[in-house]
Amino acid sequence: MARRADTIELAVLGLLHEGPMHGYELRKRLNLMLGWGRVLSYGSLYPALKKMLRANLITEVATTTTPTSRRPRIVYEVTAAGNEHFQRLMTEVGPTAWEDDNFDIRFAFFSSTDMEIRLRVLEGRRSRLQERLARVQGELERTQAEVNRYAAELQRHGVESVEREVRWLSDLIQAERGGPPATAPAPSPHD
Amino acid sequence: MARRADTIELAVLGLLHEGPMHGYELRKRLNLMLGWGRVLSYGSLYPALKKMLRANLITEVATTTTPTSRRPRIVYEVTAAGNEHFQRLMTEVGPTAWEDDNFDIRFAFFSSTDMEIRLRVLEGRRSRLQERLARVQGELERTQAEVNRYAAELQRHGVESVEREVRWLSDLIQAERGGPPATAPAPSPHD
DNA sequence: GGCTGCATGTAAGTCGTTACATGATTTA
DNA sequence: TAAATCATGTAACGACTTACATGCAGCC
Repeated sequence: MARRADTIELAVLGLLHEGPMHGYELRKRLNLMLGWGRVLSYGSLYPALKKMLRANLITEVATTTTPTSRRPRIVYEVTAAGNEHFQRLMTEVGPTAWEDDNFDIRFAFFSSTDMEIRLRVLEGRRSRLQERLARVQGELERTQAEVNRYAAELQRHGVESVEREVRWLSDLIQAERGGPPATAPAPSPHD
Repeated sequence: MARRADTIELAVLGLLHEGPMHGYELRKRLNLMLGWGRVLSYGSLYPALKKMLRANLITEVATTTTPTSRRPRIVYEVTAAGNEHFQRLMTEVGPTAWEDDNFDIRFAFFSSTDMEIRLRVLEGRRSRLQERLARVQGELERTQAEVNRYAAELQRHGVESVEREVRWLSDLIQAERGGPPATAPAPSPHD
């Protein structure tokens, strides 16, 4: 579950939702999007595209021939079925949606969903992180305590990072609830 | 390269360096250490331990029989060869050392190395992150710019997180340079 | 005219997880 | 005494990366 391939599928569908694109470009955009670590290899992307073609989620479009005779680049476009599938994937908010990569992709394509879903995903992600935080802090009390200065510092930094992300999510949740249509009243000075 | 198995090996050696332990406990400590995402499965750990046994990096120690008849738990201990190997791994600072997981593990066991190595690792990690930052920001200028509000926000948050980590590393580097042998003069008020 | 980057693919092999199998020990 | 957790393993399946293969297009 939360297989990489599923994430790719969602991401491809989402990107093509914004306009036709060819494989090479998809790869670049994808790497930029979730690139903060691993990079997506051709060996993953092209087979995935082939599979999606077979499943009729996307179709090849006539090569974009700019002025000079361009070499055939295979440009893909979402089909109606593909769009449906994309909507379904975005709507079916399961536990995999809180996973790091999967969350990022979903978030990036939030424009294509409605607020209800956005809130579910944001809140789900947040409670998942808070869970992790609680578990780790509980664990820390029982275990070492001090021992290794560096290990402790790493933990501290890790906890702080997650806490930051929780605050970020909280802000986003408030923004969703409070003011996307109106011009953000923002009565609370701060979190 | 930067295989998961190598990371496990380094981590196991590092943990056992602090005292004997059995597999189940190793797993818990490991998950706590790099646990912020994936968890280490038995299917990875136990075979790794077996392999390290064969390589003579670790040995089984007599079962710790507490008062009541404890069921045999296989407690492991590092051998001399294992310690050597550990030192070699910590000293051989290659590009894999800047990778996320690998960096974390190395950092956690910094106590077992000397300052020179620590600085090399910290600085390597930092320049790696700065590279990423530069590449992404360059990419961003050329691409979209605005387009998708949510995607942009995700990028912003990502960049900010990495910048934070760079600052963290810079502080650590300064601390290493400034005062570990002496009794921390700490002229900077600050955290 | 050669090198770098664009562009698309495939095959094999590795690596690791998932699921299964087993049983002891503590706690409710 | 049933459930949860401790504890140790293994085998098979499948995903993903690596390396290979190929050629166009633009730049120096």
